Amino acid sequence: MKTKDKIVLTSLELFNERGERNVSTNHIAAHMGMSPGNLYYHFRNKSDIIYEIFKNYELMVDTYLHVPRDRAIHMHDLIAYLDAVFNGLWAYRFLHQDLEHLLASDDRLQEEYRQFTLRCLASIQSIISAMEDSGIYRPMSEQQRKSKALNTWLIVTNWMTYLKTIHSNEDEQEALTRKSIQHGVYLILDYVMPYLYEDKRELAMELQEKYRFDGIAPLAQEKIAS
Amino acid sequence: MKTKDKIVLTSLELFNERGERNVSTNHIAAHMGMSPGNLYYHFRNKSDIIYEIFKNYELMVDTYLHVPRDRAIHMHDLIAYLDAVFNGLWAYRFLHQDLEHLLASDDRLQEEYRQFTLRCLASIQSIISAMEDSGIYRPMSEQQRKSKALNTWLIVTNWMTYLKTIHSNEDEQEALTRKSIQHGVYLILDYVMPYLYEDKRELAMELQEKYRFDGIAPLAQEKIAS
DNA sequence: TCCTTTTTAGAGTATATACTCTAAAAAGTC
DNA sequence: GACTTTTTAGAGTATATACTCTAAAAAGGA
Repeated sequence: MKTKDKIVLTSLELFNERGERNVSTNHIAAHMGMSPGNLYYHFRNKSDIIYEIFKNYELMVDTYLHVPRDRAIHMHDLIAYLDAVFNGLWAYRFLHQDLEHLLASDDRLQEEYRQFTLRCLASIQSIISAMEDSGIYRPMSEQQRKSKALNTWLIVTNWMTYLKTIHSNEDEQEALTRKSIQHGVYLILDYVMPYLYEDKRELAMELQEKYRFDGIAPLAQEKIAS
Repeated sequence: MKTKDKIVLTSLELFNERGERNVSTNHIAAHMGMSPGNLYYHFRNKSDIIYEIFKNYELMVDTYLHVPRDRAIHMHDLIAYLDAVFNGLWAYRFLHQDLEHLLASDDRLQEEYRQFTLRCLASIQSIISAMEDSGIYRPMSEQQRKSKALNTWLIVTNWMTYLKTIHSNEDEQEALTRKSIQHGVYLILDYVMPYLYEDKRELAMELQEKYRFDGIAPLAQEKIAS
């Protein structure tokens, strides 16, 4: 793997772990056992590293956030979207920690993130539309679709942040999140429920149950379930 | 007014304007025409200033987020809550910009913010409950109320952040926000709509219309309206 | 092998930040 | 008016950060 890509990967890892603010370019270099000079040979500045990470993130999201072309959309697709989105958010969680600052210090990122958001909102609206067409969602107005897309976006992009503010740092991070990320899916399904046709609700609620996470220890929960 | 309070106010102002990360204690002192030494006579460190600001915020929210005791709750109460909440978020908007970092650097704040959140979620649940009792919301399960409260919280606390990421900095801040904050109310009303009894929907939609903001220039919008 | 280009190390720099220390001024008290 | 306490100024410090510069090593090509 190229050094440049390694820098991007290491930076992402450190940013996620400690927060972008607490990770200096010197840290990144040290962590890779390389000199700062070398790092700056590959990237003009810290912002450029972040920009590169964003482009990866953007590419990932743009890849999976599409309505299937060759077949009707299904409830399971919704779950698949949500799973993918939440995992993506987790994998790039530092991005949303202080997005405003990142955007403020890089005009290019600011504009491209803006476009990215608008594109995502449009995609969500298309997905809603497709769900209407396939008889899962009840029909709604353009304006309602817009609001639904935006509300969904707000819930989704804030879920990770919420978790990190509410859970004391004692909880081991990895154990905490893998499970509790799932609850995000649960919440969105709850949000979506009233817009489903009655005959789809039962399936939806069944699927939803699998994603509930009450914050009790995962093991205990599994015991109860079995 | 006491110097200590003035420091808190000035800090809040600067934090909101430029972001906490970009405002040093030296900046605050300079902006007040006082020496850094003096500032540190009143506060042991920057975290303590932030903590003090948080306590003000907390007090404010705790004051207005209550179910009325002497009468039944009304649709208009919901609007009043939302108005208050969004204005509060605007007035302390720096707090949510990089909350995670603020919490990570102050254990006391971390724990108290956690408690604050849980208290708010409980309050929202109480409000939902009261709305059920007064025949506005349809009855729902405890679990559903929980999800609704959490989703509402996620939308509300992320709305300001969203606005700041999507609007290019060209838009003048003040004009932008006063109007677009309102759209947050619109969104929550959209979220809430399906849970209302049919006979309340018309009123709700009427109220909601007043809060719509499409992002077109406020003046143009007012022209169309008149 | 000689030459060119790419990659690397590592020392160094300018600047900012959070915070300290000492002594003087101001305010309050009797 | 003597005193004690509170508030203030302002110079200073240790540390970190983003980033630069030069020269050497490594890689690649003919």
